[in-house]
Amino acid sequence: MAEIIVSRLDLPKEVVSKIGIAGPGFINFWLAEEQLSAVLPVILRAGSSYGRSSVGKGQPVNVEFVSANPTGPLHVGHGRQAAIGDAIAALLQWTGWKVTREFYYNDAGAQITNLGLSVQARIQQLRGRDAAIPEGGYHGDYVRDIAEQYLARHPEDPEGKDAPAVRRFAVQALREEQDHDLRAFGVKFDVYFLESSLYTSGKVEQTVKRLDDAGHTYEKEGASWLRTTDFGDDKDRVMRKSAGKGGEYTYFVPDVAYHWTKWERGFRRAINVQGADHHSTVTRVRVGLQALEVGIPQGYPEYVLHQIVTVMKGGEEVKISKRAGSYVTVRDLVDQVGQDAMRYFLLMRKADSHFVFDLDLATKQSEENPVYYVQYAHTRMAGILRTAGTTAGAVTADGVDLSLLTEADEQELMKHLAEFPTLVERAAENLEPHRVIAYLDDLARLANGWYHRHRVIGVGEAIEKARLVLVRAVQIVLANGLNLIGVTAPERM
RNA sequence: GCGCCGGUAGCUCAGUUGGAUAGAGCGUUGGCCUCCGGAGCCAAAGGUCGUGGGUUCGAAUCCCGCUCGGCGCACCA
Repeated sequence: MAEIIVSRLDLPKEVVSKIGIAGPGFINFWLAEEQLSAVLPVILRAGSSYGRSSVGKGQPVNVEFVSANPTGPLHVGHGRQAAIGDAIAALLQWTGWKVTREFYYNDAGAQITNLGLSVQARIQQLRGRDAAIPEGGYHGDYVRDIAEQYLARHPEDPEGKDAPAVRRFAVQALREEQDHDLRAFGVKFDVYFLESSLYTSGKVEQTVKRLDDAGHTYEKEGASWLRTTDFGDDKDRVMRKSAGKGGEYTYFVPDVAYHWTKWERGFRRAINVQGADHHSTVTRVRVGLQALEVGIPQGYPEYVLHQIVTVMKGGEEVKISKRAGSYVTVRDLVDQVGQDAMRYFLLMRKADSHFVFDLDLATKQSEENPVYYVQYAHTRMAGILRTAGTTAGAVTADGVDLSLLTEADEQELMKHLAEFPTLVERAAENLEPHRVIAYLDDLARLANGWYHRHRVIGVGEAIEKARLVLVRAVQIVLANGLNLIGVTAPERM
């Protein structure tokens, strides 16, 4: 069979130099060496754009991530989400999508009430009175800090009696703190969407009305229900609690209202990055959108769920619990291991994998972080160009005989460089930024190995020129890949 | 009980959509600085890919059972 295929093939010799049959199901083609080196001028010409494509055709896509409740500082799980979400957004931009990075604040509801009550309790304690943090309240030190700040800024309310004012103040303070930490991590959002705006704009009411009109709701035991089982949910969901339970909407309603606004804002594609502990919301949000009957497709929005981050310190697990108040924050990690290493670490594993963040290793032995390996390969390429007396911008493939790059490891290196655009497309398509890390690690390994086996400078002008082109191409691809995942590509280290 | 996600080297994890002899980092062992930057390179040891079936010329990858671990199954968010 293979012999028949091979005998009927008629491929140009300058592209395929050799064809061979090897075992069951395999026909080997040997690419002519000149074909591989053809990628180098392409890379130099594209520069920082090498790897970009337009498969997204400029279509809008909304990427929602972090979306932490303003009830405490960001923890390491949010950090993982920030790294993954930002990298996915970048991958989509690189492949031609028009990306909006969005952060959703749950600034309404019971938890905010609890936050306010917690701060009020701390205010009482500061005044020397007995006061307990309420059930479901927040115990972290930051609550006391906020209490102190409130007293300092609001002399007109020394007892903290003005609950709405305390609540507003606490939410504002925590939002500022979260924004500050995200900036320190290098993440920027285009849109901050407030849950409370869904109430003030009437979107929540509109959503309820729409669900009623579509005939999917009913009253039972004093509560208002949505018949989500019509759309494949395993049980119906309460929309509005009974009077005895407070009579408010459950979080489910604003969630649906919120995602409806995404659709109405023109996002025919929406991606949510969330912790896997929230995966039960996936079905509910989708089902709720179906029940609106406004033409939203079943798989909307898409979800990237990441597993929980476990932080190890001193051989023991550090519990992550916002309610308990003792957990590792994004700020702690950025301060200790730096933005580059933290981004790289948090992206190394695919989102589906549990992630064990060894704080001791990441802090004490930060010099051995894998991120330095890749960055070092980049500075090494920069170093060669410096020693050669040229600059990155001055290197050109024009008039250079690239067919001199015949070493086996040079061929392999060029093959890898040529695969970068496909890698970016695949990573974007699958929403898997960790693939970029694996690629960069491979490329750095190939480049470092090649560097040690062959000299660039002082091996004859023609070969030196050809190898400088290769060096520059490697540098470009390393820089582009690092840039893509939010890690710097230093000229010197 | 039901659902989702995992189980790959001592440890932490990849594995390019089903291909050839399963890879990397860290750790262990042994080499390499007269040399463009040693945050580096080369080599060795280390594997029943949780387990039992199935599909296929071919399975870590796809299907089913079992098992272990994590998470989720509210008129909480």
